Amino acid sequence: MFTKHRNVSPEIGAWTSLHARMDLSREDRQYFMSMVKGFEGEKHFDEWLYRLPSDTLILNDLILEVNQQIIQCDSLVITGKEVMLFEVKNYEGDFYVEDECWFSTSGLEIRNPLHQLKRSESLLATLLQKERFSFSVTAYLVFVHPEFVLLQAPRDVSIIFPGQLPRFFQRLKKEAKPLTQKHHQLAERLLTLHMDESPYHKLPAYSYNRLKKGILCPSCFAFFQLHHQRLVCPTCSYRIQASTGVIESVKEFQWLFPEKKITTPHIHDWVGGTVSKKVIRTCLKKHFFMLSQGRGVHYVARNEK
DNA sequence: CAAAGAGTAAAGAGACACGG
DNA sequence: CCGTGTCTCTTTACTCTTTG
Repeated sequence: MFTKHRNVSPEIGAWTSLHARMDLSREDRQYFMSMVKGFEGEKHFDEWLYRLPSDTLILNDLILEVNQQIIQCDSLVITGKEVMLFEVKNYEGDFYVEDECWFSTSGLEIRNPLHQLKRSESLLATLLQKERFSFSVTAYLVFVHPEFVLLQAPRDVSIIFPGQLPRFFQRLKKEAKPLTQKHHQLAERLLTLHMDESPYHKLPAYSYNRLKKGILCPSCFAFFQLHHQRLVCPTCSYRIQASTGVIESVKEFQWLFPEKKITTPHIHDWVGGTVSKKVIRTCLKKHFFMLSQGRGVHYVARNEK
């Protein structure tokens, strides 16, 4: 059971938008690509988590703070038997290890993911102790890409390679035990402690005026055109409803310009006039909460009212 | 000099039409 | 039938002017 689902984070959303609407530097592009790749790996891992027995608590993308230190959990799984922390890596190609140092295919040294893992593990254990839960924590480093190879891999039981995933999940299924009230309490407590804002939010410099305006195709990130009251992608022929496109554009607008007010004219400009103000107004009214009346009208997300 | 007032532009509501 | 566009009317905010 997914207690907390994995959503497109505001960070990935903002980056995706910027990538389509402006020219990114080579480093920024690389940073973005690796983030997308990581996200895809996490979604891949979710496919495995889906197959777990229904009385398993799964919390994705948790951000917790312990002693002024941050733990970012890709997946946290609570079964009747154990609490497991998963760090998911979507590395592809041949990597190798030499004296605790990890190197990528190109020979570039990367941060030893085991260090990060052990740190998260002990921080989470501290947190549970602090919150008076007596569960122990096991952390796993999961490699999900089928073409990942780690040469001279350390004999560390916390590493799960792609080929070991079926056996690992089979074991979890076999050893499943029913959850108790305490387990549910832990999940709830972790959810309240979860911080929505990632403290490592990093975006390139951008300004409203220099961004390309329009509605992005979610499939190929070209700009939509309006044909017979539907949005049609000129590149991949993907079609969606105008209202859907507007809502997605407003999301991007919020990610990139949280300080700007959502108004019909603002959004009309943001979508480059692809759809009429009337459509935008109808959409905003339907999906957001309208504040004040007449000229000063602006909209806020329904839960921010 | 400042508060009140007038004028103007912006924004939404509603009625109606049209077309896939 | 639903979603969209057009037109008109109403509400509201902003700005400029007037006046004590």
